[in-house]
Amino acid sequence: MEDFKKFFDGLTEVSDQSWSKFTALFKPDQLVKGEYFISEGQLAKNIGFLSSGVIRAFYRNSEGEEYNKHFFIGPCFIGGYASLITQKPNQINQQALTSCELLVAKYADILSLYQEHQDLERAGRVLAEQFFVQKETREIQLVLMDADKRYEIFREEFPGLEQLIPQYHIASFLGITPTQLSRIRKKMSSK
Amino acid sequence: MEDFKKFFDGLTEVSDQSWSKFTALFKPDQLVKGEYFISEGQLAKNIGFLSSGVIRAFYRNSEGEEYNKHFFIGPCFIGGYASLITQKPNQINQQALTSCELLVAKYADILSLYQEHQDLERAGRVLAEQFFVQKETREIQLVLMDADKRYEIFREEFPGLEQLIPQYHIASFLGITPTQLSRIRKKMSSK
DNA sequence: GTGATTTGTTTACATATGTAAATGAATAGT
DNA sequence: ACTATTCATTTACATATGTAAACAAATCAC
Repeated sequence: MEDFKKFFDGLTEVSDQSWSKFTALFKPDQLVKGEYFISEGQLAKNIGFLSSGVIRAFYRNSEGEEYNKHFFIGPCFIGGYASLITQKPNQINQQALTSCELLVAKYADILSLYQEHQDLERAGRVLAEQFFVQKETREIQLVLMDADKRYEIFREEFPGLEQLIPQYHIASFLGITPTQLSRIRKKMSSK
Repeated sequence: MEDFKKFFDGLTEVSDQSWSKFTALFKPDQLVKGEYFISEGQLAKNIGFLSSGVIRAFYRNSEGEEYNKHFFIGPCFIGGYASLITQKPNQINQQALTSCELLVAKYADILSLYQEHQDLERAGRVLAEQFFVQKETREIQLVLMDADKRYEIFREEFPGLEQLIPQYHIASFLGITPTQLSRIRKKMSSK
């Protein structure tokens, strides 16, 4: 809970009263390795705060092949944000790669808190803006850089994660096959 | 200005008083074909509402090659949103592909209006959320679909635009070369 | 500890797409 | 109207990356 407060304070200032009402909405929860927080096709209802553990977010194409698009490493928020906003089914899955500690709240409850507390609504705005910036950063990487470079950045952005999860998840995140990642690794280690 | 109001009402409800304060911040402006609204390396200061015209948003890689990432077709907001949020220089350029009619406001002025008017802050939150969803939609297209499919979607999403701008801008948006786009077009027309 | 499963690497091959250059068509400028 | 540019298509070729399969290494289950 201290991590939660610290993370939140990084967004914007919130009064003690708002904060206590806000945190009251969150209940502790766990995920075991392999368990899903959200699944495609379902309507997202909850937002989660990941205290510890690793979660992968991924899409599936029409052939059922999976494409990782993000790794969440606590502390951070998780959830089917696009689905929460649009009230359309998730297109994305979020699955625990390790056991995870969470705090979970109903998004609808948070929305109604926004009505009474402008400082929370501001936090919500700032959070949405941060998500936007994250996405743009990722977009730039996908469009402008080749897989070698993206691999380099992945290792900086998620230090240690490489040791924690299978290579093929990383390859998928980079948009290449495990074969190709292996080639890249070989090339990089030989210089 | 009526388009502006209509577009804004689509986001969330705003009181007349908030609306008149908000619109007072916007001044009319024009761009001629080829002119830039924002350029990479510069700090974004303004947000624009594009009433009419077409603007392309693009990145440049280290070799100076350009990659289109979006076409704005009024009515919609434009601007270096990530730079406005982070106060870091733009990584993106936005350039008029046709002559454009705009309304332009200082983003800082809008931020301070947020303080006094929660309904405007809410509109800001909703707008940020919409931008996020747009980006996620685009991300899914980039990751999950091949260029053929993206071309198809481009034609649905921006009807008529194909006739208005050079092919190489479209190819760049699709993440392929004009050569490859030409091959795709040939393939599609032959069935 | 031993066998079974999962994961990573390598090979050979196929294929999609980029590059460069030539040609043709369309557009713009004077 | 004529010329010069810009733009789109096509060709030939190079290359990066995917696919499939075999193998090796690591990890897990019992």
